[in-house]
Amino acid sequence: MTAKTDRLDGPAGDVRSFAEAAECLKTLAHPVRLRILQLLLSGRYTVGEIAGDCEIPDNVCSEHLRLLQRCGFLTSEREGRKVYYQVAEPDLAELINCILLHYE
Amino acid sequence: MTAKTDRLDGPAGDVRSFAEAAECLKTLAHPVRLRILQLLLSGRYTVGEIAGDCEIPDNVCSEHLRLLQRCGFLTSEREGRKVYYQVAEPDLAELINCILLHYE
DNA sequence: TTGTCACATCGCGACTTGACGATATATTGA
DNA sequence: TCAATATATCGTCAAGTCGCGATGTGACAA
Repeated sequence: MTAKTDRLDGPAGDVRSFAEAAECLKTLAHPVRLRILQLLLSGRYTVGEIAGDCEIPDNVCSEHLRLLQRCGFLTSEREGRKVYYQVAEPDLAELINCILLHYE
Repeated sequence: MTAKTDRLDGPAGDVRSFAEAAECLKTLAHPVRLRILQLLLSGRYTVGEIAGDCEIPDNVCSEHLRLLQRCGFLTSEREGRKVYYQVAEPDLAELINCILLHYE
């Protein structure tokens, strides 16, 4: 067949998008990170609050948050000693629910 | 698993679902496998056809198909020497499009 | 300043993943 | 039976991921 770049045969984007989509899916593909996103879809929380909810150490939580932020899912704001994380894209709710609805 | 199992606090499934969802997302999180799924959403194809489309060796393709089948995304049927793969769950189209729409 | 809280980063080891070449299996035709 | 085709599996290894403890940084209060 032909080179990947001349094909635009899907209803949902061309082949160049697969690498980027896979990159973000790899970030989503972790039970703790899914839980973090679900929690943050209900409001903004500090690292400590999120770590407590997920029952993991703060530094591990901080690392997960960094990965999620790197993909553009989250933003953070420091307030005094605390750092609040929140969902960056409102569209994310749709995607997360779309995923979790299949595995309840 | 852990003590997490007593929480049922999300609108899209409880905590027990996260591990399973993450497992399947890990399988989705690969550019070639996303391409394979998009292709198979348009019909059924043999291993050789899929490998040609994705520009990968047959054995590598076969391995990707095995992983996708293991997650329940695909089924296969042998016809003579060839093995045809197809999408197992029609709902998958919704999920794949939901994902790719964000990265076009 | 000193200590403490809240968070981030680093380095390490255990583990998993992905691609490859080689080999194995299944089917068909000569 | 033998060879060819189509697919699957195996062993290996480089590369990546995960969680941990230790350390670093920034903010506030005594």
